[in-house]
Amino acid sequence: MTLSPNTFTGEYSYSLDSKGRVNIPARYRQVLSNDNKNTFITTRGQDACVWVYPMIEWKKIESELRKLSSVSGTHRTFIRQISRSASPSTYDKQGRIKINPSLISYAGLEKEVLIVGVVNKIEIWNPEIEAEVYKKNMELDPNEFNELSTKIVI
Amino acid sequence: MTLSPNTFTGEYSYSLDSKGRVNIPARYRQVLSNDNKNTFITTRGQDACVWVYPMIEWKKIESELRKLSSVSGTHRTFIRQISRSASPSTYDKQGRIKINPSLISYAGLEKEVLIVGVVNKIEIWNPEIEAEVYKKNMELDPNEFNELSTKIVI
DNA sequence: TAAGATAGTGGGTAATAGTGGGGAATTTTC
DNA sequence: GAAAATTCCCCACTATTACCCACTATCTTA
Repeated sequence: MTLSPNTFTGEYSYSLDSKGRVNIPARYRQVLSNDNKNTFITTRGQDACVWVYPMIEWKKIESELRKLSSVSGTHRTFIRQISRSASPSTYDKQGRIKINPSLISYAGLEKEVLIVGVVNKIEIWNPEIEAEVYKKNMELDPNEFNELSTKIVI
Repeated sequence: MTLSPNTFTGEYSYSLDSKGRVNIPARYRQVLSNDNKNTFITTRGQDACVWVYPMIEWKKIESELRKLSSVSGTHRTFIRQISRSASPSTYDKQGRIKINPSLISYAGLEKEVLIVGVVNKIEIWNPEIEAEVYKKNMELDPNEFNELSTKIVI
């Protein structure tokens, strides 16, 4: 049942409680490597969701940011946007992390949340918003999407 | 009597029990290489069925997904759609894996299921749906079959 | 063909996971 | 410096899961 460390797949329907806490699915906690010290970094997603990185994955991104200084302006802006709203959160005995009020409002989160493992990070969505975003993206890029699937899925 | 490792052929009629479990045919378990640690990844098939990958086959897909950049909106959507439906399942002492409720409903599975070995992965079908899809494909794509015959000799 | 071994199915139970909330400790604000 | 607010840690309840055992069917072998 153990996949690669710090790799997340599958989706879960969980709840955000009145104190702004969400549970990180047990499956995800189990694949966390020890050097993460039970800590995640929460930040704004590019889409209307919260991105949750294991601490050491986040550190890789920070070092990418330093390298990118002379490369692409788009990349710099992209990473700076994510970086400025990043904050660490260690999960409690029940496996819950705290989500900042500003992130909750950015992602439009209410009680019911959709947690999606997207390989190197975790996304937290308002399920209604996710459905809309999915629909919109599929309308825009069906060709590129198909091309990717013939290349990658075996 | 041993075929290539992690290669599945033949079809079987098995049952999905009330707890959402299906048995993986003993023949298939016997050809699994040890590095899979008795674990499969279940995910949505391109057709209305469940795809079951040996863990190490899935890791190939996972590493391809890791190469895609989250700067691109299409890539983000693609990663999300592939990853969200994938979840690992280690078979129990009786050789059964658990199928998620969402996959069961996606593939329209009921009690009787058809298990088909398609070389590098296993498909789980509602036998009625499979029969329909088979019929439809044969009617629609005779040309593609001809084209395929020039590529692969069987 | 009888008997043992292997494979498939069903279900009970202990352990784990998810949720809600109380209260001490800490920080913030006036 | 006191009151208010927030954070953190803990406990308790419920639902779900994973593990184990048992029964039956099928296959294998002598």
